[in-house]
Amino acid sequence: MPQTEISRLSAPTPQTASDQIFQVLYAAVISLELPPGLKISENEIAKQMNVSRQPVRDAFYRLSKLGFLLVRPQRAAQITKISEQAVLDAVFLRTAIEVECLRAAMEQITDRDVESLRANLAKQDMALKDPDPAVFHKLDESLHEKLCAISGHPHAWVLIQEQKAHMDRIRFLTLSKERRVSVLEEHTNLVEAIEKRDAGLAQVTLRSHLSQVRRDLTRIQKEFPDYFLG
Amino acid sequence: MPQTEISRLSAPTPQTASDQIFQVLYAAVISLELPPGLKISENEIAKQMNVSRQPVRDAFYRLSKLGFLLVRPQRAAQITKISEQAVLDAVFLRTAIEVECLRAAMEQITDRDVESLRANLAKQDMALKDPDPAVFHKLDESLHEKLCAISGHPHAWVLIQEQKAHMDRIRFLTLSKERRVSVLEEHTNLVEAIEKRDAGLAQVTLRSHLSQVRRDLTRIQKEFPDYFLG
DNA sequence: CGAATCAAACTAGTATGCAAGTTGATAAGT
DNA sequence: ACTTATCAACTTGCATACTAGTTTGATTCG
Repeated sequence: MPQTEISRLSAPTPQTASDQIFQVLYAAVISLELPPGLKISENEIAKQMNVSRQPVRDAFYRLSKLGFLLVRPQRAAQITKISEQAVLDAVFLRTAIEVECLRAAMEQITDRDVESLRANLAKQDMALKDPDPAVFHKLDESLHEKLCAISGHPHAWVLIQEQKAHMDRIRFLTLSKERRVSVLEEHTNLVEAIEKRDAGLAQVTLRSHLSQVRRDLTRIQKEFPDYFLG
Repeated sequence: MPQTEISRLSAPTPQTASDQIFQVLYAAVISLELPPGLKISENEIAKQMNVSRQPVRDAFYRLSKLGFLLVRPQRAAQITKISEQAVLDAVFLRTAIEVECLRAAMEQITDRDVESLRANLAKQDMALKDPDPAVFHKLDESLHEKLCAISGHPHAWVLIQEQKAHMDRIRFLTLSKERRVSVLEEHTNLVEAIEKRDAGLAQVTLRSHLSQVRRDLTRIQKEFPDYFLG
């Protein structure tokens, strides 16, 4: 998930130290390895990563602009607590973008595209048996990305990913086999609606799928109150 | 237009030198005062602004992440040329978000809200007489922002603004009294559809309004080829 | 024993210097 | 005249030092 920012315009530029640090920190925040509320300092990370403060500072800045790190002058930077509002906002925006992609996709989707979606579903079914949840997750992402590609708006995936990131910390708290099974079910329903060329049904199914996080949110918020704002 | 980035989570933090430089540069890029393709260096700006390279460097970095500055190691930073694709992408994304806001707004809009939209239109009509185009532009933005607020998703405005920025350089090349008149017309049609509680018509009207940039794009691209990529 | 005080240890913002690489003009060679 | 080689003047990435402000915890006073 490194390319979360709007770098589609910038030509291939070498991987800087700042980039690497950003990626490491980003992954750590999303996976809750760095728990919400934790205070970290540029110096501290710099020592751990064996670089100077400068590239760490750059990475901190990027994280702060994504909303995952609160950095204020002369104060320790702090992993942002999960904001219920921010999650709901992310769901709304992701839905807005992805529904529009679906809408565009339905107007031009080919049998070949549907086949490709079905192939992904088959892989997801296989992945259910894999003990590593990441395998399924990758395919999950891939399906949604494929939808953007089919719509002719692959760039939309960048923004969707950005919003998705705000939902991911919740997802990491709801990891379970049962959840993956029901996600696959929802994916299957979506692809079937698309296959039937039923744009209305497809849209309703997609909206419902993306709204699932909302239902999780309340439960998780009670279960891990320390991770949340307020 | 300073708050273009995702800083909704960060608490009120003092204005740093880096912030100020960013704002100045951002405005200059959007208004084409710094034309696409121009090469600028950290040192150069630092001298002009009478600060060290560090805050300039931070500002450069922010601009690059927004897609307005191409910065590569050991090479002069360059104001990005306008990419036709990037503009089309921005139109698509802005439309996606704003249509979803409209959709949500139509489900709960009150007479008072409509009144507030109408009041804005009246001000726009007055602003047509103002020699300064910025007055009209402010009200234009305000109308769209109000729509987000009514929908209960004020945060969406942040993302819309971000996408809008990619369309603004085009807008600055199409500034004219006639254009403002027709924009007001489109705004009026939109508000009237909303007032009639005709969600379908309102959506079509909004889509058409936002698509206007597409029509300008081809013309402008021929008129100012130097500003464009390729 | 609790509350106020103050200093030491932190924090990030900024300034500056060096290193590594690009660029463009000039000079040399054909 | 044209190509090629060279080199000086740039560029940004990173390291380090310094500044100003916050935090924290021990100490002192009530």
